[in-house]
Amino acid sequence: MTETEPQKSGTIRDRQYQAIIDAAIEEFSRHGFRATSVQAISDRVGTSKANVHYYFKNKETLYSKVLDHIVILWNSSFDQIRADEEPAVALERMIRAKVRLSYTHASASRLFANEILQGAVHLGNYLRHTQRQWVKNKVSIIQSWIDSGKMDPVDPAHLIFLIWSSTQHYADFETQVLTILNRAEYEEEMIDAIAEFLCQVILKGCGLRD
Amino acid sequence: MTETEPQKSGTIRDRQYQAIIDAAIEEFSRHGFRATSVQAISDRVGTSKANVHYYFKNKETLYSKVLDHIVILWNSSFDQIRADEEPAVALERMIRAKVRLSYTHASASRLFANEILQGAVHLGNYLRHTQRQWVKNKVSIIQSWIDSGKMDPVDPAHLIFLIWSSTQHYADFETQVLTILNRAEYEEEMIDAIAEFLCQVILKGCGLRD
DNA sequence: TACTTTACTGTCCTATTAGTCAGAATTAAC
DNA sequence: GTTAATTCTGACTAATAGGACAGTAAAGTA
Repeated sequence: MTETEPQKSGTIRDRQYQAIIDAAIEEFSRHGFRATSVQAISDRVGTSKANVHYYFKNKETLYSKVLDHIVILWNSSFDQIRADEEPAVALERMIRAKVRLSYTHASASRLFANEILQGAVHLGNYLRHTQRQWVKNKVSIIQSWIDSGKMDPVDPAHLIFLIWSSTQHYADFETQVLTILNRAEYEEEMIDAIAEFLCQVILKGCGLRD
Repeated sequence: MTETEPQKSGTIRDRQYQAIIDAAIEEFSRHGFRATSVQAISDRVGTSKANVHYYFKNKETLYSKVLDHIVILWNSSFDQIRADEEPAVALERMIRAKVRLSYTHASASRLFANEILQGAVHLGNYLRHTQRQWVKNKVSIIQSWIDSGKMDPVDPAHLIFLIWSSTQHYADFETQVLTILNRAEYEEEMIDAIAEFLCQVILKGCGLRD
């Protein structure tokens, strides 16, 4: 399942650093910052607690690096939509990309959710600058589509929130979804069906399908 | 004698019991089970830690009672939709009720989210029985609307998840939403606008509006 | 080989935690 | 009033936490 192929080619430092980050994502994503112990992370890596402190000065630093890691992943995956595209095409690509991201990086999504839930104390700057700017940019593109009559007049910011929430839900609330549907885990076809469903309802809801 | 449900009799017991539950909701909702200290809860109430243990045997018991409390609130608020209603009317009522609930009981929503995020260890039974049954019931109602051609053929379970996720988002990700929109807190008009937006997109997305 | 740098560990220290308990303060009952 | 029950507290314990550090083991380099 986990295809994170530990690169044998990298230096010891590189490999261990990455192994600790990966383990930390898993632990932090399930328990949040405070409730995660450095011991649990080192156990997961298979090393000593002191060795984690050799790579990361303290728990706070490790957590910050993990968040950086996730933010970079997020930013590089967040599809760039352009005003000269057809809204149906651009939005569908955005929805499908986010559904896939929630599937392939569920732990990262949960960690992000955990951080926001707890007040986003470590992500305040990111939200206030990078993400606010990203949204502002997308809002103006969507608004231009509305102004040119290509789609229904819907609040662009809330449309973005709708896409975020509905897609992330399958990662963050995985336990609830799977339990209610009586499934052990997601399968490829189910992910495709979710993407298809969300595209259908959201696009039509914006006047982009019949 | 020790640690019982609040009886209708003792006023002191009732008041304190409720005060502890309320404080616990706030603390648990922000930090989750493990990272919340009994001390923090007693501080919030304005009493001693030992007194919290006088009312609740241990942290686990308190957390369970808090979850019971929230589940009861949830169940009593979950709108009952009926097959003989018009789908547009029933779904709109459901969306608006959930948006309001996320606004009036944001902490409870966040606590619930925290619990699911961390694997729903304390809510397994509730999800497996009560909530699965609730969804099953609603799914069959929605399916009957689809079969009689009253709405588009969309997956009923995913439609429920869509309504849940998009409405809860404003409580659970409050920090993110407010930061991006550069607002200090929600206002009534904004809540109305959110409900209006979600009704517009989701209902139209199901073929229930033009 | 000998030497240097990097990677790692066991042990110790201090702070915080959940939970216990004997008894004090308060309230209710008579 | 006196007594009994309830409510509450400070002091304690044992477990776990983050983190410091001296020193060991392994890798790299000459």
